[in-house]
Amino acid sequence: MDVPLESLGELRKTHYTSDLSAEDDGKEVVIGGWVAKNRSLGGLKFFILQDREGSCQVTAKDDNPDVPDDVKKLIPALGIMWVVMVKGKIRADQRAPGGFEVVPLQVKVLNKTMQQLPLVEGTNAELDTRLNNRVLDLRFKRNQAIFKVQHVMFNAFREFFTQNHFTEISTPKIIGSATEGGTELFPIVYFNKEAFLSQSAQLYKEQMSSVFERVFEIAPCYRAEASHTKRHLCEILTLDIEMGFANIYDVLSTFERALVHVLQAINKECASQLKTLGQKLLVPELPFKRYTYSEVIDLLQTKGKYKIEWGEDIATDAYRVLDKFMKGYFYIIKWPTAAKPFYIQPCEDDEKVSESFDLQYGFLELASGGTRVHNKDFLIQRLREKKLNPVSFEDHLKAFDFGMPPHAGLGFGIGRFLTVLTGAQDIREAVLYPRTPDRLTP
RNA sequence: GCCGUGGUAGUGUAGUGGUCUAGCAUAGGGGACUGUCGCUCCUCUAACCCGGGUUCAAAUCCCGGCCACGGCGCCA
Repeated sequence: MDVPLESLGELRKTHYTSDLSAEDDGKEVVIGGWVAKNRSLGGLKFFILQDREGSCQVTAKDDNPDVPDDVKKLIPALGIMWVVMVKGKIRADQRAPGGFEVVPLQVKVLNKTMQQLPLVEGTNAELDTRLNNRVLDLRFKRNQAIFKVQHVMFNAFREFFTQNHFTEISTPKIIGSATEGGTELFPIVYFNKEAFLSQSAQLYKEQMSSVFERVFEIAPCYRAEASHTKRHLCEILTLDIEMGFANIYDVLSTFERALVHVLQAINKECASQLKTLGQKLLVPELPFKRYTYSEVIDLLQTKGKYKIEWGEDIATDAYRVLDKFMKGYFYIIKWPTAAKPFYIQPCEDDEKVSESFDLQYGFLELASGGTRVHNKDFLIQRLREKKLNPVSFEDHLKAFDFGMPPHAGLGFGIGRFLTVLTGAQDIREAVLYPRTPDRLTP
């Protein structure tokens, strides 16, 4: 059957599918969305219409005079994921999913699909295939649930930080200097100059702590690391916070409250999404456990029987050993000064360790941060110790001539957190369009 | 960047020198079916990553390329 396309015209949705129930029996509604399933039993025709909120069944019986003949003919011809609007009457019926169905009076086909779709909900496809056809993949309930959780997470973070006197900022992602050290940067062409994509908001948010005192930003940053793991991407979304007139301990206690606030919000607003994902979110008790780096090394050496020397970085397999003793959220504080960037403040009583921390969820590192150096001379000294050239940091160092308060902050990986919250197997599932060393499209 | 594994219909897989004319499931086309809800039944369409080599014979063995996967390093 050749089905012609119709224009939207004046027809508008009156409800999302989730707004409807058996109690609306007899009500005339207009719903719209995508055909999720189509089953025909001869003179009895069903299709499932899905929208952003859920789905409902549209039922046409041949012996129902309310349903126009053209609609009866059209329904079996509808393809999966065709875009349709349905004007119809709600009919309560225990046999229908959700206890009600829509009896169609008018069905408009607004758009069709290619004939053989590469993905079908409920069947196995590899992540690579899914990502190659991401829009279609995201149409599936489970995947929409992941990003609804992200949306509520964003809102809850914004709500918490706003309530706690933080100002949301936005810092440049195109930068002119490649000298922060650490992670590899992506070089870009910027007219006739050398430029790079920002690997973190670190220096700018520190500067802004001398203006707005407390700032936060949710923004992408770029890491040119050829990492092939389930938890690394080249373009990542981070939550950065920075607090003036504060040190590491203010950050620890503020951020753990932020996390609890977010978890509570998700539990409250995403109950159906969590059910779809098969996730139960336990809200951790405050305060989070704080282990020092030295305690962790000690634990690994004794209880973990893991070979590691003080001063070494904690490798992935070491974290997995640690996972047996430390569950859920915890902080590891006072890392060796040598292992941390130039802007991290060494401890006053023992300069070998620093006022730094990582936030762990089991073996996964979710955040890192600490007290920053706010004394300019000392900062220059620290740059030199890290074999970085202070001249390259002139613009940043200026801020320390203009009245820089003591400050502290952290960077938090949104994608990794969302992976944990949604039970995703791979960080790429928790990012709409993930960028890895091997993937630049779609 | 390093080590390892793999690439077969749209999708997911079976097949590891010779009746493979490449099997199965699902999706797709056509048909039957008045309560489906992973509907069911009949029927049809549809595939050996690319290039070279070995062999009487290659989906299968070898070399190169491309792509993917698992892990490590690095980190959020």
